[in-house]
Amino acid sequence: MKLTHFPIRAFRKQLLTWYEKHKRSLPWRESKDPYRIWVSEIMLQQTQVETVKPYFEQFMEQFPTPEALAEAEEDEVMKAWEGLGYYSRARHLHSAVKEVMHTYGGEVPKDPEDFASLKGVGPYTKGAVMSIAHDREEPAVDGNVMRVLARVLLIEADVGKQSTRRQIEADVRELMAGTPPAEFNQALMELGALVCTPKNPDCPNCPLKQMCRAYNHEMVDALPIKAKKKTQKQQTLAAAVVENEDGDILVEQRPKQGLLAGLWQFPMVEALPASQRTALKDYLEDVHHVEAEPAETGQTFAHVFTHLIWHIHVYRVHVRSRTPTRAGRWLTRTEAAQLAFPVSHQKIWQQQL
DNA sequence: AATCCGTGGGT
DNA sequence: TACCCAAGGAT
Repeated sequence: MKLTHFPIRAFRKQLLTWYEKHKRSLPWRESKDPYRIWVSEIMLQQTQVETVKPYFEQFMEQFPTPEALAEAEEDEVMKAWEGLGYYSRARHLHSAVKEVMHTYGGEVPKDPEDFASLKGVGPYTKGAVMSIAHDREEPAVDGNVMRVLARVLLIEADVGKQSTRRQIEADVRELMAGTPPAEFNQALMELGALVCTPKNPDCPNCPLKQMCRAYNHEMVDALPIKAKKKTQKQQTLAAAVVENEDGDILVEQRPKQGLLAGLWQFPMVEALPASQRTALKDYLEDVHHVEAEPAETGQTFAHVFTHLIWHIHVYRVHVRSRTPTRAGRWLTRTEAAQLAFPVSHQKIWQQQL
């Protein structure tokens, strides 16, 4: 469906003029280095600008070039990502940069399809990096863009569906034709972030209000349309803070795939409160060869994920020395500082140690 | 297509 | 408080 009866030229002019005047100064806007743009776009996935800023600054200092990141150990990369969430982003970025080093000679590909073939690069990131770093005329449709266009074009389809995103990509292609791609895409996102916000949009000061179909039909608050999310599953877990006489702490690494992939944690099992002490004792014996009696601390922590809620009960275990462990590792505090932990475990660490 | 994957901020 | 939602991608 092509855009009909819509003032495309006025849209372009209003949007770009507004952006020139109102665009924010952001760390990843200081250069057009494709690597910097790429890292920023991965960090910005489902993550707010203010949250990303300090992580981006530190990450670029630690891994200033594709070479530096490619040569880093995975533990270092995960540690730099600690607290940002969606950890497969870091693992995929690390893998993709290695791919760039040995397949593309260290140059971030300029061809959109080549770039999109890299791990962790989907339709949005492809368009964002290709347009911002290489001035390619590619749409970059994120949540902001879908919201802005759902309103301006009065799109009533569920923006959670892939078909809707593809339709909006087609609309963006038509709207951006002949404009500077880097400016156009960022302008659309910036407008969504600063003016056309999810709640309380600032329509009176919007450069697109004359042509905004939702504004003119008083439907701004009703758009975009999104299907409701289902409620989160709840789980109760028991975590063991196992300490020996030297003050060393036992930790274990989570699987490389799935939830909190590859992060380190206190030995932990899923069990109902009534059976936790026994379950934990058996787990420590079977997996870590630690024989001791877990003691309740009475402390509990909630760890809220998008789709899951953990209720973690904390137990203390004291042992004489480091015993051999199949799946875990004994750490001093200095060693622990080198490894990445989930946020819930950082809290346990602060309370218990 | 629907679900899984983190965490923090805003209302 | 209890949602919503954020510069999404993989499976």
